[in-house]
Formats: sequence, structure tokens, C-alpha cells
Amino acid sequence: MEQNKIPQATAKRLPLYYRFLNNLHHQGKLRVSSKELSEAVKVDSATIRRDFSYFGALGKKGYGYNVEYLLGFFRKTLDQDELTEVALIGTGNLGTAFLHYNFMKNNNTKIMMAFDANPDKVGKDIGGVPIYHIDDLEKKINGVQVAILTVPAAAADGITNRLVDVGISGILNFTPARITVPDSVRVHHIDLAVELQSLVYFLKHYPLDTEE
Amino acid sequence: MEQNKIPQATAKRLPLYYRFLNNLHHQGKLRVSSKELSEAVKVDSATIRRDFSYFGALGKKGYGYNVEYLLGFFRKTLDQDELTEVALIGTGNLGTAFLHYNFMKNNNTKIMMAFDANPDKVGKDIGGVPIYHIDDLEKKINGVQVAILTVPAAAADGITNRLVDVGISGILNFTPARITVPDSVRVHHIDLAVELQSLVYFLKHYPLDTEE
DNA sequence: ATACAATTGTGAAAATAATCACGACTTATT
DNA sequence: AATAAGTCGTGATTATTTTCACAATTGTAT
Repeated sequence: MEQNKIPQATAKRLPLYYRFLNNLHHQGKLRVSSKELSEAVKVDSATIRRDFSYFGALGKKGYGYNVEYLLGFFRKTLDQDELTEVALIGTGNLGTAFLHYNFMKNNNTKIMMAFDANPDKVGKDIGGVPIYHIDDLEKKINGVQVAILTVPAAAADGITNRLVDVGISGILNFTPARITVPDSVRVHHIDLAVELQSLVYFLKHYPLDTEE
Repeated sequence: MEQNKIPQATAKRLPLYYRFLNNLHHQGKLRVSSKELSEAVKVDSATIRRDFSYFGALGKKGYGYNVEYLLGFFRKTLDQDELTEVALIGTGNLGTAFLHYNFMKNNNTKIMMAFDANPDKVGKDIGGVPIYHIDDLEKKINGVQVAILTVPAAAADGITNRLVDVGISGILNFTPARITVPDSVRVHHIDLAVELQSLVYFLKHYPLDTEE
């Protein structure tokens, strides 16, 4: 389960590579070079070759990479044969956007259930995902390892604690709150206001002609 | 407009610091140490001190940082006295989430207008933001520097080209498409499926007890 | 067969970022 | 005053990530 020593920066790019390889495969493309892939995903070609090299020699010199082979390899590496079950907490607009997003298309990842505090929403479903009341979190979540947190900031800490207690492994946190969890739980923060503000800062302070 | 040499990693954290300083200020806190701030924003305290040090000596040894002073300093540094106007393209669930988000609360950033292809939405407004037809993009967008792109992937390239032609400076891209722009335009990609997939990968392949 | 063009995989170098660790200074306490 | 406790700012170090650049290999064309 661990082919160790893959740099984090590389690991973060793997799902991106995987999706584009899927696209290429659907387009019927048989081979691809790091240069082509580079133009598609906007990552330097040397970086792509380096990333791939952590998994061994996946390509052929003078030829490039066989799309089908590479795709198969990444499917295994990204555990795409095993379904990952996800719960979504908070069915506001952002949460609803996730419920309509078909993660199964490219990734073997499925939102199994959603929770909300609003009784009008409970019992219905969105995008085929049933909505339960947040009070029933402990009763229903049984075994789900990953949670997407799209609740109001004020509710973030309370729900986080309940998720931790119920044994969640990972949380994708879209609230502005920087939640506190034990070391055994992994949290990725995506802070929409920070992202916007950060883009603005770069625009104003960095030359309009270079890097990233 | 450029106090150069701020590392990108630091620049990305500035909006986060700014928001938490705002919180502290609202709570009536007068001083704060890098250690306290560290616990709140989940960034190592040495990193925080280093980040601040790029702007000079903002704190006092043995004391910490004066919240009000630091807040004022960051307000200037982040150009919070100048309004940043934003346009949002695509008022699906994700776009609507942004329209309800009050960026003005902490940041002097405002979504001035939204665009959509659906005639049923055109002419209405969401969260006080008027919705125009996407065909009127060139007519209406006049002068706006930043766009948030929350359209279906298939529409991303076409709209990007139109935004570039109309002289946009920055795009916050939420579509899975890796859009192509000239060097004079800055794009930040936030790819929801990749974020989710990447979290799952880390869970399965990295020891449940260490870093980040 | 041979030559040419394309493209990988990777050692080495460079760039970027995080962390350690401590001297210097500030405030609080006795 | 003197001492103790707290905290910054930063030189130095370490870690991580990106990029360069090229020998080795492959496929294609003649």
C-alpha cells in the first residue's frame, strides 16, 4: 500500500495526470510525449518525466508513453479499482455543486450521503444522493472515510469534532475555519476567499510576465 | 507597488494571516504571538515569523505583535484600501455559492456582475449581483480585472479567449479544463475533483501520523 | 542498413521553502 | 534593581521541488 518516497508535490499532480490520460484515451490517442502532456496540463515536461520516474521507467526513449499502459498503471497507483466512499456535510450551494459533480466519471469516488440541518432538505435527495439530518450523522455515516465539509464557518468546529469521534480519516474543508484534528486525521483546506485574495495579490505585486 | 522578493509561498499565506488578524481584532485582542497565531492558522510559528520578517520588523521581542498595528500594515500591503472588481462567469451552484459569499466582509473585493447562458437567469440578480447574458460579456465587463470561471468544462476555452481579448488580468478557474492564456494573464486553478482525489491518495499512501 | 529526429530517464545544479536554534530585547515579578 | 520568562528576528541548515542538459535509445525515412 506504500511505494514510499513519492514527493508530496508529485502526489498532488497524479490525479491531474490521470484525468488527462483518460481524456487522451477517449480521444483514441495511442501515445503521448511528456511535451504534449506538458502543454495540456501546464506542468513543465521535465517535471512530468521526473514525476513519472518515481514509479520506474514507464516510457520508451524516442517514443514517449503508451497511453493505455500509463493509464492502467495510474489506475492501479491511484487505487481506482477500490471505491472510495465520501460523505458531504452541508448542502448549501457549494455542497450542492459537489452533489451534482460526477466523480465517478473519472474517479472511483462516490458521495454516498449528505447531511444538513435544514429539515426541508432532509429526506430528499440531490443528484441521487440522500440527505439526512445532521443529528443523525453518527447513526448514518458508518464506515465512510472521507468527508467534504461545506457548512457555515460557525458550524465547522462542532461538526469536525463529531467527524473525528466517529473515526473519519480525511476531511476536505471548504470553510474558512482552520479546524483542529488529531494527527491521525488528514485535512486539506480549500479557502475560497483566500484563493481569490491571493490571486489579486499576485496580480498587483508580481510582474505580469513570469512564473506559475 | 512592488516590495519585491516576497516568496510565493509567503504571498499565498498573507490573506490567511489577514483574516485571522481581523478575527482577533474583532475579539478585542491587543497582542498576539507567533505561537498563538500558529495554532490558529496551522502554520509553523517560525514560518510565520519568517513571513512577517520579509516586511521588516513588525513585532517586539519578548512581547509579540500588536494586533492593530499588524492589521493596519497588512491592510496596506494587501491593498485593502482599493476596491478590486470581479466578474463571475457561470451561475450554477458553484457560481451561486460565490455570489452569496460576502467577500467585502474581510476583503475589499466585490463581484460586480455575473454572466450566464441561461435566459431564465438573465435580468435577475443573486445576492445583489446582476446577471447578464454571456453574449453581452464584452459590452458589460468594461474594466473588470479579475474573473471567476465557474462554467461547464466544455465552455471554458471559448470564454477564456473572450476574457483574454477583453483584457482581463487574472482568472480563478474552477473548471477541470487547463485553460491556455498569454503570459500577461495569471490563472489560478482550483480543481475540485483533483483536490478530492489527492486527499484520498494521501490517505492511502502516507503514514497517518506525520507532516502537512 | 544507415542516418536522422524524437524523446526518455536522470545526475547534477539551482531555486525555493521550511525549520532549527539562539542572541537580543521586552515585560512582568519579586 | 535584579531576575526570570517570553518572544522576536535571523543566520545557518536542512528539506523539498524544479529545472537544465545530455547520453542512451527508439522509431522513421531513405
